[in-house]
Amino acid sequence: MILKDIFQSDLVKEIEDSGNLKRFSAGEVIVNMDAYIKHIPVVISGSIKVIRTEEDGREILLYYLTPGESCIVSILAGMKNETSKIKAIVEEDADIMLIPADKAKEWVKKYPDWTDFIFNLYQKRFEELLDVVNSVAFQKIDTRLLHLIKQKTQLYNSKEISVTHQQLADELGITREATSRVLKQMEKDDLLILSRNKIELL
Amino acid sequence: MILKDIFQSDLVKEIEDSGNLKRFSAGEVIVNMDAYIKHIPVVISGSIKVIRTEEDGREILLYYLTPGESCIVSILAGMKNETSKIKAIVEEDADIMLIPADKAKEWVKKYPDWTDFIFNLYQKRFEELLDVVNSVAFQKIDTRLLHLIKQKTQLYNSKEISVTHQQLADELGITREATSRVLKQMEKDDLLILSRNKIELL
DNA sequence: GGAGTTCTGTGATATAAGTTACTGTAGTTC
DNA sequence: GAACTACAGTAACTTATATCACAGAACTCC
Repeated sequence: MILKDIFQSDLVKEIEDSGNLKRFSAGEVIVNMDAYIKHIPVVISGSIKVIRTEEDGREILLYYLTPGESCIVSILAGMKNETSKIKAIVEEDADIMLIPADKAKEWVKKYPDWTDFIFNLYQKRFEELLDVVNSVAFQKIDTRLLHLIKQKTQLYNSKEISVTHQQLADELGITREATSRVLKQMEKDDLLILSRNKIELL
Repeated sequence: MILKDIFQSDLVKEIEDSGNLKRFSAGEVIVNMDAYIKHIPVVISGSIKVIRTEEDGREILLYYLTPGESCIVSILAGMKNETSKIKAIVEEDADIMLIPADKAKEWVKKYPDWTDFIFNLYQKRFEELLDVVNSVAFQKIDTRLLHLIKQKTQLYNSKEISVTHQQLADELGITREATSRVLKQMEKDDLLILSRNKIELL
């Protein structure tokens, strides 16, 4: 299992002892916006998408979590007993190790591996967030859509993804109509093939 | 000095021993985008603005660093001997303690205060970045401008700030013309008073 | 296989912001 | 004080995206 690739064996043992491995189905919400966080989720298999939501319901995709990663925001919030401003939703059915927040805090003192893990994640997430800022600020939706679709094909390891225009629109914080129009144009440009609930990247 | 308020005394001593306190003038660049980072800057007085720049020269303000804070991205990048994707520019003349990256790494093992410091900063920066994402994605430039001006009045602790429309535009990644138009409208709405190189918030 | 539902396509129109282009004005230099 | 420069104002136009409105296509459920 993936933990062995990341951590030293005594830490793996601790994680397995105090953690709680659970299976989640696509669509389930792991961390609710502003919900109190009591455990830290480490993805063992599957994937999670992390989004930021506005009060009015609009949302925007921040990044995906893949096996071996954790929701760094909830780690920090969890350690400090604070609330989270983001929402984590299972993208592909996932096995997730739930680690009590107090343990996570303890391990920072005890295991350099754990601290490293957190720092590494932080760095990665921060850079992804910087990219989100840039693309939202400076890129047109065709570029953003293509990038999102590419991300998804990588995540699912398939050129064909199962998604509606509305879902893509939501993740980028844009309208469904604009999404449909731009996708149609991309199809004309032979970048992809559209069908109902499905996009095939060429 | 501010370090005493944050850290335990032996860590303060270490910082003072291995750190290098330097004075920087407004406008100086501390961390160059993609430059190798060998020291970590902790702000003692003054302030620093951290911006992300696009290849084409467009940029966007991420957040300000005030006394007692550090550039968390460079901390992490520094520890891992990586490059930075951001630029830190002195906003108000600042005293900055430059800490060698290797020391910073060492202290994580030795001083819980230091680890806490980093985690806290990270959390704060991450949330600020989330706010940037949201405002860029969903807010119109009038709201964003007003928010920026308010930030600046707080930073300078004065209702009157010394800034050109071009500078504001650059920090939001928008055009000078749009900025002028919106500011003019705000003046008509009695939100502020404009003069050359100066904006007074009412 | 008909009724309902979800998804997609697309036109018309509105709006925010960018672009181009020019003018005026306040400060700066000589 | 004339000439220059940086900054600000603003009009005309363009462009990207949102909004509104609707229609048809593709599935889903009796």
